[in-house]
Amino acid sequence: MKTIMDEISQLVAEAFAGAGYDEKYGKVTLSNRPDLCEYQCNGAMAAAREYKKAPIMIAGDVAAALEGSEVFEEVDAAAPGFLNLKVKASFLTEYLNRMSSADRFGLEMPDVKKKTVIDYGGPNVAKPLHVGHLRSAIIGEAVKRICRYMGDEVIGDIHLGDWGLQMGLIMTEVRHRNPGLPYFDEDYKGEYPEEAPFTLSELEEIYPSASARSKEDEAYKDEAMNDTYMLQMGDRGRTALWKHIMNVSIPDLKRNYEKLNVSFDLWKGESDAKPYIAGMVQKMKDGGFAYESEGALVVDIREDSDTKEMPPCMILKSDGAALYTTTDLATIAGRRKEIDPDRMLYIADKRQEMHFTQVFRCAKKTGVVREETDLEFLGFGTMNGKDGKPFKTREGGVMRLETLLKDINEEMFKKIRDNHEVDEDEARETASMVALAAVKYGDLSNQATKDYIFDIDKFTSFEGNTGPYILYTIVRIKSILNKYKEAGNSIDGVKLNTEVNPTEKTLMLELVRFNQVVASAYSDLAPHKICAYIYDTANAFNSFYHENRILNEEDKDRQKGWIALLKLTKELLETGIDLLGFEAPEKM
RNA sequence: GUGUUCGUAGCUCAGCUGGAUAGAGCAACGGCCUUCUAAGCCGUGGGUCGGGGGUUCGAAUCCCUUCGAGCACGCCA
Repeated sequence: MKTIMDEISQLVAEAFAGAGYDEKYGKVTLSNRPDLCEYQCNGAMAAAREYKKAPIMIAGDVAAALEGSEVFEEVDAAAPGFLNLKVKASFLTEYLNRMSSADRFGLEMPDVKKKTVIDYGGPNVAKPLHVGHLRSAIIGEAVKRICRYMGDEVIGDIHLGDWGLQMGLIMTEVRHRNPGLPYFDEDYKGEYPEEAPFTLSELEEIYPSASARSKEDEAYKDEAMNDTYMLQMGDRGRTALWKHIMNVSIPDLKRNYEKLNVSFDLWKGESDAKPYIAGMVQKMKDGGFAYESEGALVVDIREDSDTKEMPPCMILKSDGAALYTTTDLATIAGRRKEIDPDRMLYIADKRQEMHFTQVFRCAKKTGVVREETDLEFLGFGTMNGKDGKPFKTREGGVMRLETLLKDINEEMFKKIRDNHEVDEDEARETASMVALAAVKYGDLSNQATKDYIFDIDKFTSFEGNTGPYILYTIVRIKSILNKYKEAGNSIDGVKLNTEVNPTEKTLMLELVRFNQVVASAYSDLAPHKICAYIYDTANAFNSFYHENRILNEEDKDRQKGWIALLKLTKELLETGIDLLGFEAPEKM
């Protein structure tokens, strides 16, 4: 079904036509003067030029044409030429009844369903997840859910960092610590041990120390680059060691993403692009795209419209090893062969924008993808601390994701225990749900592309425009509906009231916006629009809640109407938070 | 240096396909719990939308300029 704004716009457009004006001026928007009206149309002012007539006259003509409408309760022409509209409650009721009986609340899905690969998460194996991985996971998950809700066939791919220099660094460090391991003995012909030569926590410590040393020790770095190269060339011992790294690291990553309620359809990595690299490089050479520059193999990707220098896209390093552009390009080639998507969407730090511009251009130019395949990059900003600088722990280190979530969980648990007497296990479970909502909503309510301040104190205070506020609202509604049912009433088949009070109507005016908001969050890839919407809706509900004693209402028909309103509010809020990637508990 | 993103209340952020008196939350202050969860509701104070020009009947929003900040600019990812 059409959005409420389209339905109203159509009526106003018809009125413009009926009064002798072009109907294109009939576009209606949400009022920015709620004290005067609910919806407004500014078309008369735009039309004034074409018809050489005072805008207020045009607005007056249109208002007259809308006289006696079934939909509008009040139509005013206001100086200099605004058309102020108030709708009848019966119109809202009718629209909401249609919404509640339709699939996905009557959301109109795009005609073409896009097969979409979303590339997000992007953790490196052998390194614990830290807060820097949070945004990609949270935003990616929300975007994935929104696209899926809009009908697209969506495949989420974690795209592990498992093939670059970091792997070589780990191997070098492992060898230095334990030179006797068979993995580095070229004469070793036997089977390699099944057990990894390190534990998870050892692995997590190996990479940082290797990385630090490589920055000071030139010879060490060369070794690491050689190990990387050997691995990429398929060296038997290093491949075996690589498998150990993967086996130790991946279960831990899975556990951590699960805690975030983030899931991937594909657990592919850079290494999975390996089979596509040689063929792709050869094709680029044969096609005359790739040439040697300063020892490396590059492809020019300059375009005439460029306003700045565009460095060429590097395909192979001078030592012949792959680098991140190589694996990203080969991954695209692999996806084309295995999935053949219409769209590939990358969710990564905005500092990588240049890299993706290069990769996308190169992929198009050299025919790695079809010309019509959408390649899009959604870059997100940095998570900063309260001081406005990149987020660090109090000690100045990188905070592990696990630590962060544990701290917030703990804070939350205390709060629940202070508020009610509850079973400890239940409180723990509720705490983790609320903590997750706090973190996710705190991130998603900001525009993805901007940097934002990650303020732990703010997240643990849970007041105002926060995830917990949204959950609290939902829990309230659930509680009322449960009490209503416990009293022996049914909540099925209830219909909304056609006679409404002010807070009831305000809430309805929010509910009808749902479809439009979701569609716009989808086309703009902007989860924060859903946050803003559910916040407005929660506000409208809480005002309604404080004005009306629902369970004590004497007029049972009216009460039923309210129950219907609560039901729909709850469904829309729950759908909203589901799109954002979290859920509400029964109690809190 | 080149390019790019951004600058809105004390703080954190919305609003930006141009519209009326620029909105929230936090913080401050004042009310509301014998009644459906006070993680809530209602109210008060707080802004020349970085500065300056321009386009327009109308600019936080579009254009130019200037100041300030972040980020990116070939062999890390």
